Amino acid sequence: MAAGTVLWLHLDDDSSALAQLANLRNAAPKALVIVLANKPDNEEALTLFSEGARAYINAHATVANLRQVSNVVQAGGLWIGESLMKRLLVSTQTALSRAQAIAATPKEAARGSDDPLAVLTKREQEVACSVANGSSNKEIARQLTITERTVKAHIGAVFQKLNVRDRLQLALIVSGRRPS
Amino acid sequence: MAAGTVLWLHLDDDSSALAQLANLRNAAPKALVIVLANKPDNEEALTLFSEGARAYINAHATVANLRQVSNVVQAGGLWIGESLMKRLLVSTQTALSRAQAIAATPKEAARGSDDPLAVLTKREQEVACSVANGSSNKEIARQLTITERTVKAHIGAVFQKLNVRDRLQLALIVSGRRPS
DNA sequence: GGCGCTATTGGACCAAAGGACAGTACTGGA
DNA sequence: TCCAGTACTGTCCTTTGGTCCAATAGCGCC
Repeated sequence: MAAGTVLWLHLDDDSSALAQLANLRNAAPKALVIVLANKPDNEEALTLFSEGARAYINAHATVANLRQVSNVVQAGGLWIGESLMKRLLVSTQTALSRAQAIAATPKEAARGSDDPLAVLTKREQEVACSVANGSSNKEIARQLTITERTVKAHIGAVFQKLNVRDRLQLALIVSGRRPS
Repeated sequence: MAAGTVLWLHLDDDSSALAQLANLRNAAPKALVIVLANKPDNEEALTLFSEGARAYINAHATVANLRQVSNVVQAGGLWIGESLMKRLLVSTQTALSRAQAIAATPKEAARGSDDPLAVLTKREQEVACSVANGSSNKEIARQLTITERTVKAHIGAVFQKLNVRDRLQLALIVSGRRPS
C-alpha cells in the first residue's frame, strides 16, 4: 500500500470504532484513512484521530463534501467537520488545562478539578441538575414552569456541549463532579 | 471580508501571538487564517488553533509546502504539523481515559457501606452495574451475549427490588447517592 | 416428583426520550 | 442597526425504555 493512498472507512455501528480503525491501519499503515460515521461523535472522533485517522465525517455527507475532504486529506491535511471544530477546540482547551492540572496537583486531578457545567448557560445548568437528580422531562417542565418541549431543547443543548448521548451519562458526569 | 478568504499571519516575535491572531480575527472573523511562525512551538500552536487559526506552520517552510497548506485550508481543512498532531492527541487521550475512568467507577463507590445490590441476583447485579455505567440495553445485551429482551427482564426485576422507577434513579443509587 | 428460584426469550403495547426542522422574541454589544 | 446568544415553543418522527402476559429450562432441596 503506497503512502498517499486514501482509504474510506465506513464505521460499523456494531463494534468498536477504534478497533475497526486499528485493524485497517494495521493492514495499511501508510494509507490516509477517512472515517465515515453514521452517528458522528466528538469523543469518537478524537479517539480515531489519535489512532491516525486523517478525517472524520458524517457518512451521510454530500458527494461534494466527500470530494472536498478527500482533497484535503490527499494534500496532507486533517479534516475536522465545521460543527466539530468549535467544540473540539473547546475540549482541547479543557483537556489541556486538565493535563496541566494533573501535572501540577495530582490530588485535585483525582476528583476532576474543573467544572464541566461551566460551559452551560444558567438555564441549561438548571435542567442539567434536575436531570442529574433523576427528574423526568415532564417533572422538570413543571418545576421550571416551561414546556416539556423546551426542557428537551435545553437538554439537547447540554448533550452537545458536554458531548454525552443521553440523560444518564449526563447524570453521571454531573454527580461525579459534586459527590454530595 | 468573505468567508473562504485565506489570510497569512506571519507572527511578530515581539508581541503575544495570541493577541496578534485575536486582532486579525476581530478584523476578519470569517477569514481562514494560516499562521506562520519563525520558531514553531506546540503550545503556541494549540493556543492559536483554539483562537480559530486554521493552520500553523514554520515560516521557513518551502513554497511547495505553503501551497499545500493553502490548499488544505481553502478546502476547509485544518493543517496541523506532524509533531503537534502527535502531542495534541496524546494529551487528549489522557484526558479522555481519565474521564472514562471516572465514568466507569461509580460501582466501587457503592462498595464501601452497605451494598443495596446485595438483594440482587448475580445476573441482576451485572446489568445493574452496566446500567449505572451508562450503557444502553442494546449494549448490555451485546456485552452479556443475551437478548435485549432479557436485559429488560433483569432490569425490571432490579427496579422492583430496589424500588426505583427508571434506570437513572438506579444509577444514582448504585453510585451511592439518593435520587430526590 | 414437586416446589421455588434463576436465567432466558417472545410478542405486544405504550410512554418517554431525543433528533430534525422551524420559528418567535428578547438582550447586550459592535 | 445589525448580529450573536439565550430562552422558549411548535410538529413530526424514530428510537429506547419499561411493563404485561406467557413460556421453557436448569438447579438445589424437601
